[in-house]
Amino acid sequence: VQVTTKDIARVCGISRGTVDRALNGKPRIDPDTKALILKTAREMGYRPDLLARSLVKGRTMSLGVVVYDIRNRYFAQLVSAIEMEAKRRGYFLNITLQENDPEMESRLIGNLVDRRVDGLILCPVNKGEAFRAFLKSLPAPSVVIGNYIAPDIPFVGIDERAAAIDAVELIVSKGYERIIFVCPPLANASKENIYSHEQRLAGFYEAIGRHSVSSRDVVGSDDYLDRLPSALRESGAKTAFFCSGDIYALNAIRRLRAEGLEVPRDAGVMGFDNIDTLEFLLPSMATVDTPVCELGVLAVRTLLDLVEGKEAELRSLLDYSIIDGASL
Amino acid sequence: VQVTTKDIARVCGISRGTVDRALNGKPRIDPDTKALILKTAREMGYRPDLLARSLVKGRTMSLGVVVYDIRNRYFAQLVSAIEMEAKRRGYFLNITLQENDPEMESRLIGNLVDRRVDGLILCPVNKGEAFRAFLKSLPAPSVVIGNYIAPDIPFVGIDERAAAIDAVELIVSKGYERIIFVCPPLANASKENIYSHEQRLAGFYEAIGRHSVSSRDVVGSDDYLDRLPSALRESGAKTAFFCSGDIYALNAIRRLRAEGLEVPRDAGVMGFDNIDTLEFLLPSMATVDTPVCELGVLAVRTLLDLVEGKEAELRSLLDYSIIDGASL
DNA sequence: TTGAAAGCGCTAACAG
DNA sequence: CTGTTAGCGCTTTCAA
Repeated sequence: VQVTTKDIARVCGISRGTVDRALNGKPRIDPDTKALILKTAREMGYRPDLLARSLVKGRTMSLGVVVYDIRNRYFAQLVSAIEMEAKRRGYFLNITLQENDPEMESRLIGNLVDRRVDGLILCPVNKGEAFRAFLKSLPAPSVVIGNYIAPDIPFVGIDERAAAIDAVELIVSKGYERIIFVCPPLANASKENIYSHEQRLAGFYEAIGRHSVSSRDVVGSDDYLDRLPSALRESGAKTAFFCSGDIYALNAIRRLRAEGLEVPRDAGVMGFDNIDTLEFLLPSMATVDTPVCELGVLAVRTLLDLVEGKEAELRSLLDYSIIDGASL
Repeated sequence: VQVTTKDIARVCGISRGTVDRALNGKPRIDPDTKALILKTAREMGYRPDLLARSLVKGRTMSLGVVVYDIRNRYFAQLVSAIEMEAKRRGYFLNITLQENDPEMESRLIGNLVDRRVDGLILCPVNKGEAFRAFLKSLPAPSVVIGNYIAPDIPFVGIDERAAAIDAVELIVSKGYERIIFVCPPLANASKENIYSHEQRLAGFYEAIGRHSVSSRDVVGSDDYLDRLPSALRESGAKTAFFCSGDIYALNAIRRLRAEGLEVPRDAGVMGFDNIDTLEFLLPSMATVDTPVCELGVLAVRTLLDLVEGKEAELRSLLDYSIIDGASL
């Protein structure tokens, strides 16, 4: 039932090549025949088969996006920004979720490449040399957001380490004597790419070293919520929890409250990311604002530069900002 | 640089047809030649070109998804569920955002169809006979979530009207004498598909009619936040705001608070959708729980039935539930 | 069990 | 300005 250029050619009593010229605004065609072709194309309800076009052009005008899970506010905002910028540039998105499964991620990337996406935007759970080599072996370029892979894989992010340092400085300036870094992803450091969290941890250590803060505790396990109340009670020092992600901070506040502990009265809490859930939170939360929309837009631009064969930045760092809040 | 079946055939000194039989597990092939072909395919790093396969098979194994905006919690959860179910069934997703623009939505759907998606899942902003005819004219089947189009366009949702009635019953049972329905989308009723909100409004009217509640006010404009405090002050009756969406409810609570009005002390508030932002909200909010994941899964199943030529339900309603909360 | 040929719908190159 | 031819990589007949 599909109307093809062949049909148009037959109806107009003309060749397929000419139909192509008319339909795609190419030069060297008589205005009258062009008008005729366009008219009959419209009348016949012609629609181009983009699949066939892609096969011959070697470009699909679509980008593959692989992220952890879109229910996560951070990724939802990121993907939205990516989609809008891609659409603006005429590209469509193939979005797929790796659900924190390294093998699934590799499989999904392979499938996207087999579908001939022109480029990939990843927030990878994989890491290391093998993954780097895998990405390098692909016919389509990749850009990575947040989770660094290797110097030769284009990266877009913020200086997580510096941000963590600034965050600790804010906490210290509020008179806290003890800061506990809460970072559940550390439990999966061996299997997963948690570059950004590792950077935050490094920043935490560095900042703590600069001050005579009494402890440099780190809670890096999945049962972190069970550990917070006791950690709080074991010392009389004025304590703050610096959480490597707003979700952990929100969960922490809820848990402390369930134990009869109020924020910031009994403990300070600071998050990271500034996800938009915080907008409706009272008391407001101190956090680090990540320019997530800008990251998405920049990732698309970098990727399209590569797709179009231009030079592209291998490493772009955007500005973060420290947000004070009533939770400290 | 791409390795094709032709290359494998040449290297093995065999025909392309046989390579195809080996690669795709088809019968009538000698086990030895099959083994040889698979081995050399692996060695040469062969990867199938899914574009070419789709062109000849007439199927792309991908579904088009068009929603308003994925930053909205509701759609993020929905799209996540859709992606996982689609992936489980071997399909990929082409996701795109219509940004509440009817024309853009139509254009995007057209583009997805030109890319030969096997089916479409829509939360449409368009409505009416013209849009119905447009969808019917497409070579790919559609399933619609939430915003009903016409009896012959498969629909997945909940009974919004009944849910609104039950919600009002809950509010009335708490002793509220005056209920104001807050529904900003009504301002766009002429241009956009706001079926679900209209259904909620109808339910509101019906439930109000059953009780001798003193007023049946509706705030249906984009400046709804400016109207709430005065609406509250103009009557001494115990008042509740029934908001046609949790976001409106959250914004309402924030605004009232800014005016020195506390919930539920000065006014009750009820939302709709049970978006997961509510999880961290205190006091907790009364709302209507929409089974958003199940909606997504069911939409995929319905669509794939159609794609595979089976009969499919034209109208599926899932169970909602009323959630009580401290905001009433 | 294998090979040869045709075709999916489109674009590109060259000849007229 | 227009037509012809070849080909993108794959699958599918039909014949051997």
